[in-house]
Amino acid sequence: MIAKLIEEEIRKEVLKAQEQGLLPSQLKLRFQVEPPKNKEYGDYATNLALSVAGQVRKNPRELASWFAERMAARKELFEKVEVAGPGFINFFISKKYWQQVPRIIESQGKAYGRLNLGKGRKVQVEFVSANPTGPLHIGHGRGAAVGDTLARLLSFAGFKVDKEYYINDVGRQMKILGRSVYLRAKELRGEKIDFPEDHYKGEYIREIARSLLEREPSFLDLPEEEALERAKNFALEVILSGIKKDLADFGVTYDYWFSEKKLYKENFVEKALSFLKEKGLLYEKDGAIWFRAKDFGDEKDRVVVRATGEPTYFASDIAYHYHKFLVRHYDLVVDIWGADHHGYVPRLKAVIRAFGLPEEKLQVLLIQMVNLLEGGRLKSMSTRAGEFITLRELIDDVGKDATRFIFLTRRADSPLDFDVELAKSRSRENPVYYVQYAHARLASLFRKAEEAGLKNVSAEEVNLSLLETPEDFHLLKLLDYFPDTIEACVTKFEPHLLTFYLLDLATALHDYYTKHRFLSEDLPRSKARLVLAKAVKQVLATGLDLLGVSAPERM
RNA sequence: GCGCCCGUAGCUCAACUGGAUAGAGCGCUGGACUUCGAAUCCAGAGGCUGGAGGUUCGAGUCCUCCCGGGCGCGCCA
Repeated sequence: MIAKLIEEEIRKEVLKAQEQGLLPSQLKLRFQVEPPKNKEYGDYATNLALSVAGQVRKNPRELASWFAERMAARKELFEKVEVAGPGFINFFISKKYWQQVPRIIESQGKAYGRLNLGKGRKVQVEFVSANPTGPLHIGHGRGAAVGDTLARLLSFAGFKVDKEYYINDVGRQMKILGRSVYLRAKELRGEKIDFPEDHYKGEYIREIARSLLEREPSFLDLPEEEALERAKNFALEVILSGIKKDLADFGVTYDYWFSEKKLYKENFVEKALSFLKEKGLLYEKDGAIWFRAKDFGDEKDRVVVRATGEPTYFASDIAYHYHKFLVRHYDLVVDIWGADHHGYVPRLKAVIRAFGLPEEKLQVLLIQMVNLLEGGRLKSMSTRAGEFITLRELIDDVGKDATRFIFLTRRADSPLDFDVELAKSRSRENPVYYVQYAHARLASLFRKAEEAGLKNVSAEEVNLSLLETPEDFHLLKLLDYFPDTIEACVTKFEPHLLTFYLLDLATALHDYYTKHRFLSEDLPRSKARLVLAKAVKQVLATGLDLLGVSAPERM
C-alpha cells in the first residue's frame, strides 16, 4: 500500500512543479513506483524523472533532486529520499510506517487486501464450458482453477462477479454422443455393432448405456429417431451432473449454467443476427449468410448461416455474447478458453466492435495446454479415444489443494507439464505444502502461546517498535504489499502472481523461524511478535482462500 | 504459405509490461534440531536470456530478419 501513498505524494508534487513553471502543464505523466531489485536502492523507487525529462528536455538528475528534496520532508513516511543512477528517486520508508502495518491488518481482519477497483461494476467470468460429451479432464482442471481464482480475485477487488458455464448442448457432437450411447446399448443387448471411428469410445459411454437400459429397458424399441433423442438427453443429463459434481469437489461453483439451447428457444440467435443485419453487417453469398468480420479487424468475413439454412457455431456465439452484453449488460466479460481456440479471438472481438462496444469489454484469457508427464515422458490425450486423466482422478489421487495450487504456479499462457506421479507423491517438492505448512506452523504457535497465558494479544496493547530486526521488516514489507499483489492479479488477469506472493511470504516466515523466537522471556517483544505472526497468518489464510486452497491448522 | 503463443541455470518456472548487479524451486556439493512444527533453514557451484541487427539515458521485455517448438488457419464445434 505504501506504493500508492508514494504515488499520491508524487502527483501532488508534480502539480506544484507545474504551478511553479518547472514543468509544463501539458505533460504525459507515466511513471512506476516499485521495489527495486537491489536493496541498496531503498524500499521503493520511481522512474518519474527519467520518464518526464525526455519530454521537457531537462536533466533528469536535476529534476529528480528537486522532487527528492521536497518528498524527504514527509518524515512520517520517509527516512530518506535519494537520487541515484541516471535519475531514479529512491525511497527509504520510515520504520514507523512499517511497524504500524500489523495494526491495520488486525483492524481490517479478513477484509485486509480488499480493494474497490471494480466499484461494483458487473463482470462475468465464463470458464471451463467443456462440451458435455465426457468427463472433465486435466486440461479443463487448469481452466477451472484459473477461472475460479480469477473470479474470486475480481470479487475481492470490488467487482460484482458472476461465474458462468456455457453448455454446448446443440449440434453435431451432441448427435454423435447420443448415437454412441445408442449403439453401445444395442451392443449390450447382444447385437453385433460396427462402432464408428469418430464416435465416443470411452468406457463411460457403456456405463451410461447400461444405466439407461436398466431404467428404461424398452427404450431401444422406440423408433430410431426417438431412441437416439432419448439416448442423447439421458447422456447429457448424466454427464452434466458428473461435471457439476467434479467441479464442486474441486471447489468451483457457478452462478449460472447457460444452455446453448436457450439461445435458440428464446430466439436470441435470430435477435442477434437481425441486430447485425439492421446495421448492414450481414450479406448473402453462395447461398450462405456472412458477417462482415473483416471490417472489424478479422482476417476475413465469416459464415453465420450455412447454405443449408443451419446456423453455424459462430452464430450461437454471436447470440451468446449479444446476450451477455446487450441483454444482461455486463460491464466486463472474461472468457477463458483453451489456447487452441486462439484463432477465434479476432472473430469474436469483431463481433463486440460490431455491437458498438469497446473491445476491452471482452477479455479473452487463453490457457495453454497441460501436457501429461508420466515417468518423464509425454502422454497424449484424447476425449474421443477415451484416453485421458480425468479431473476426478486428480481430485481423488492428488487432492484438490495440491492440484489447484500446481495449476496456479505458472502463467496461464505457458504450457504446463503435469507430472502426476510427482504430484501424487506427497513429497516436499509440492509447493502447496510449503505454504500450508507456514500456516499450520503459526496455528501451532498460537496454541503454544495460549498455553503460556498469551491469549488474544492485540496490536493496541503492544509496542510494535520492538519489531526491528531485518526479518521483521522483511515480513512487514511483504504484508504491506499484499493489496498491491491483488491489484496486479486483477488488472493483468494473472492469478499466478498471488501464488508466487504466498510462496514469498511463506519463505520469509520460515526464515524468521530459524533466526528468531516468537515466544521468549522478553514479554513485550513476544507480544509484538505475536501480533506480527497473527497478521502473517491472516494474510496467508486470505491468500489461500482466494486460490481455493485450504489453510490447515494442523498437518 | 499466413496468423497467434513460446524459447531465460542441467530440469520446471519467475522477473511487478522499458529500469539499476536476471531471481526461485528441484537436482548436485557441504552444513544446521536438547528450545515456539526439520513438511524447515543456511552456504556453494550453475547464465552471451535461441541467434543477428535496430530503437534510447537503459532491452529478457519494443521493432526487423533468421533458427527451433506448440497451436490455429472449415458453410466443424
